[in-house]
Amino acid sequence: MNKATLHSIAKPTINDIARSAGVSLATVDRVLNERPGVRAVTIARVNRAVDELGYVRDTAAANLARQRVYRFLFLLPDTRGEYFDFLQAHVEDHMALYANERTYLRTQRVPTRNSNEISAVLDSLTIETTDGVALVAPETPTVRDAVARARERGITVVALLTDLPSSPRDHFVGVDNIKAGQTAAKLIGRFVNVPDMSENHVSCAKILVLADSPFSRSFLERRFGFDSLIAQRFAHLSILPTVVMRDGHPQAHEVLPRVFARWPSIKGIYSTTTNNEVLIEFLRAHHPKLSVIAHELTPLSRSALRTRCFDAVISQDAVHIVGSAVRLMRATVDGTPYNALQERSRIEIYVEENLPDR
Amino acid sequence: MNKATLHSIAKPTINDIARSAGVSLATVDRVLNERPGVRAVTIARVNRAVDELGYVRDTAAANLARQRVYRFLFLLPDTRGEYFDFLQAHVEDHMALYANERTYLRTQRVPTRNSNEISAVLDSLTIETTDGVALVAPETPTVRDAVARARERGITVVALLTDLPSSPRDHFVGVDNIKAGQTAAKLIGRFVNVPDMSENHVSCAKILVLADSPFSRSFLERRFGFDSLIAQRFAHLSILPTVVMRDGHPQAHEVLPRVFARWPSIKGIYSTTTNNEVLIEFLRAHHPKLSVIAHELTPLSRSALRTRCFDAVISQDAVHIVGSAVRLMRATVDGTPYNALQERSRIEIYVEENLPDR
DNA sequence: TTGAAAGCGATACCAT
DNA sequence: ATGGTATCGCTTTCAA
Repeated sequence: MNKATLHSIAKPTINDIARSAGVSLATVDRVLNERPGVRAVTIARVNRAVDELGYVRDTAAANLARQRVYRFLFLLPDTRGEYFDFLQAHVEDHMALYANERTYLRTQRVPTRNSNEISAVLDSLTIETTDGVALVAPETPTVRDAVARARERGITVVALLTDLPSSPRDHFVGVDNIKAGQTAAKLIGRFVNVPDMSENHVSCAKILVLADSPFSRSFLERRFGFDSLIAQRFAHLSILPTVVMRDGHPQAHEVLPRVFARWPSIKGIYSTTTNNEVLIEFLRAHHPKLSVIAHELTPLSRSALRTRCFDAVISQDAVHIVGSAVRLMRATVDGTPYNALQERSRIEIYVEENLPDR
Repeated sequence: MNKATLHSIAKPTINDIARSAGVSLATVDRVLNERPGVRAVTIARVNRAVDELGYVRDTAAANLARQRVYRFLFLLPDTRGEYFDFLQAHVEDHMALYANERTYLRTQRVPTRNSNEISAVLDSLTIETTDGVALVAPETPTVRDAVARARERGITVVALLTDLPSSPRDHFVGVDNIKAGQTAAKLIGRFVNVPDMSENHVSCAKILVLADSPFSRSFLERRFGFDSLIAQRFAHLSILPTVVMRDGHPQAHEVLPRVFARWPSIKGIYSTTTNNEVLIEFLRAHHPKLSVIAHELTPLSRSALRTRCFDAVISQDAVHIVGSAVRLMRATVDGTPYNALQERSRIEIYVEENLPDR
């Protein structure tokens, strides 16, 4: 009795293929890797053996022999605020772990709104030092062209968090922001309690939407999803014009007091910004009675959930985002398949009760 | 200029260690794997070299040389209903993928409530054919002892979905069911609209809790979390006694009509069951105006969310659960570290809007 | 107590 | 167009 029948797990190796097809290891390798210089009949013979024996390549052994290493860059906005710091820290915390998988990560921050600078960084990358780049960037013509040039040089490009649908990026890692906006709308719609909602007495509760970059693709998508669901399902709510509030700007602290003076009946806030420091400060100081939904689970937003400043946070898992980008870049570089199910990013909803420990 | 300075990524190998410590490969290996027969001074010398060069073992190469394979069993309840079928199908769908990582998965179904049968299956496992088992089981003395015996035979044991805290299991993969129950309470509390809630006029909305196995640890934990949060934060809701409803039982269809006849003012349902077929049928037939929260995202519960039978579903990702169990079993078998951050399971909240595509 | 050498499964260079 | 063989980083047997 051989090993195969004993545990029924003996995977065939290229040696088995070579023997079965009556050729050498080198030829099997040529066929498997579609290298030139093999007669069609030989190719057929090898492929038949592969099928018959049910051969599947041992990636670990292949990578060992190849001495393959992957060098990836995470190109993130230098946007003031904790979210991208958080993401960068996460990448850096996991560098050692990825290094064990022959994967070497770097991070770089770049001014988001400056397409020329993003383009310059992309142009500076060569296949000699960088196999792939995961970038968060707005889709301008400048960025699109730089992405195209990078890919022509053989560099894999993954769009992170915001898609670049009309650029030739290899993958997008992130969530559907329209659905994220709809999710926010659903929660606000269900959370905002309208005391007396008789059909005649039109008492429209006001909802405030905050944004830091009101023309970014991701904001527009969220806003679109939010507005459409509110209009369709929660007609008792009316949405105020978008209020721009960028943390770090001198006037940031004056925005909310002014808004609340103008519309005292605000019953809900949907914050699409990546930094909620000023918002939280305001809520802690005035604790108005309203529902607040924000984006991205960070130390700050966690504490806001715990203290019930926020009612819910819509997020996407940083661990997953980074891991997914890495796995997709590796698969693209190697031309190997990936598990689509595993790579799909989820729109997570957090309330105080389901906060993860860390 | 050597490779190290060129790309600053040359990982030291055992060859480097051997040279630096002035010993042979075999000795380095003995030290690294804590094999006997090495003088203390030699051990020290090798370890110093390891530290100085910052050596970390290449697991892929090690597994290749070792011809290591992992053989794991997923032991699932044969509970009627789609949830465990779904989980089993998921494991089976991924067998080929895991096989590429030298990991061979099997599944087996066993009557949940029959500790003797679970125990018999565990006792039948030997280290010759099984390196680890991930099991869903109630924590009875019988099960606990069987787990202990399996571990004594060198088999890794992971508790899946429901913990076995007083058994010597190696890991638990699943979520904190108390928090899951609290999360359900929070959502029901916020979703159930009580029209007139003046302090004097005590109009308590009734909440129905459904269970299939009302004495299981996971039900009791969910229920505890649910009750405590409702009592603490949503005093306007009152919870009815648990109603047991097991799909497949002849009387299952009669339960809900009887309950609603008795308490017509039910405003919310929290279903903790693993199978919601009968509930959904009832809701579709009578569509009462109330909020429904259920557990586990399955084809059935997805469609219930889409048709707004359910308002929210609390779930844990099957892909993650299975992957986590596999990674933890491998790490345990090898005695290698794992990424705790990656292995933490999340309490996911789904509404219609944030449903993943698949 | 230590070392030399033969693999593990795949790749890649050098011959033929 | 094909084959032989060294090599990747690590483990393991056999000798010394």
